[in-house]
Amino acid sequence: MAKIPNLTRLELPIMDALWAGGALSIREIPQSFPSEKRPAYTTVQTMVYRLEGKKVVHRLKKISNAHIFEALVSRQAAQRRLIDDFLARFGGKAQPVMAQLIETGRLSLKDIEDAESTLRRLAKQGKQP
Amino acid sequence: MAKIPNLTRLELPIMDALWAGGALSIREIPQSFPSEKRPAYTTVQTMVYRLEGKKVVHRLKKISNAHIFEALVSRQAAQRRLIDDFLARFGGKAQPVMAQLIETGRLSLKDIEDAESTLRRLAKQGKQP
DNA sequence: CGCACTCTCCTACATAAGTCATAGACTCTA
DNA sequence: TAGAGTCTATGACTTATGTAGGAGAGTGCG
Repeated sequence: MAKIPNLTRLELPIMDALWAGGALSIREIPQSFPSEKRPAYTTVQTMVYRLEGKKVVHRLKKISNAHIFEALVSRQAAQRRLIDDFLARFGGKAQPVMAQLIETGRLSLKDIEDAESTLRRLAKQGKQP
Repeated sequence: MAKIPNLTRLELPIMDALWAGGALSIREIPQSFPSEKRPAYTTVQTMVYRLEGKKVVHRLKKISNAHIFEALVSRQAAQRRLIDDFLARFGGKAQPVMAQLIETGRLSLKDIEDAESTLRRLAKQGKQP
């Protein structure tokens, strides 16, 4: 099974473009960046090549002289990896992170209520392996 | 006002030691690492010096020939910075992170309930600046 | 066909982070 | 005071990431 690496600051928005766009040429990827933060064409190219080396994307086909790249890992899986890694810094516990989110007002009551109902639903389905 | 940098993988446990211990010599810091993952003395030293350069710690005093270092930023503030940065990768929204935490079973119902009561309490106190 | 354009491929460089060894200054005890 | 032991200070190396230029191959229009 593929080991998903932790996507970096720049890799993530590149993958976002691929997740959203399905399969894109290098040229199309930087277009999803806000123009002030848009990296150079070859910068994106380098990152895509490196993502390819990490087996996170691959060349799906070639149109004219341009390669078309496609994501090989799901957004879900990549996000999970990211979150796992992040949580590890807090001893693997979600609680301190939650506490921070609440104290700094980034979680609304509705967010929590939604979370609660989702959790109850999952529990009812016996989703605990 | 001090700009708190994003503490890295190794910097964070070093700061943890200082937060927990109050003020420590270099020698004492690696002791809080599990022995399998304990970095060399000078590795810790380098990191502490760099943290000093970033104004995150400072030399409180000198005991005999050893410097005693102390944290200059609170755990709270450092964690907030870390979380802000992390959330930025998800468009600044906590919701997708919550969803992941729930789906991967890292948030218990109790965690959520605690969060909810905390949030209600804060709301009642009108804690919105 | 030939030229303009696009894309690939390779190379390069800077900074940050993690890793540690070594030399020499300092301290304390016998 | 002299030796043993401890710390500091400094330098060095590696890997990862972000950044991009330039040469040359490939494509398609006029």
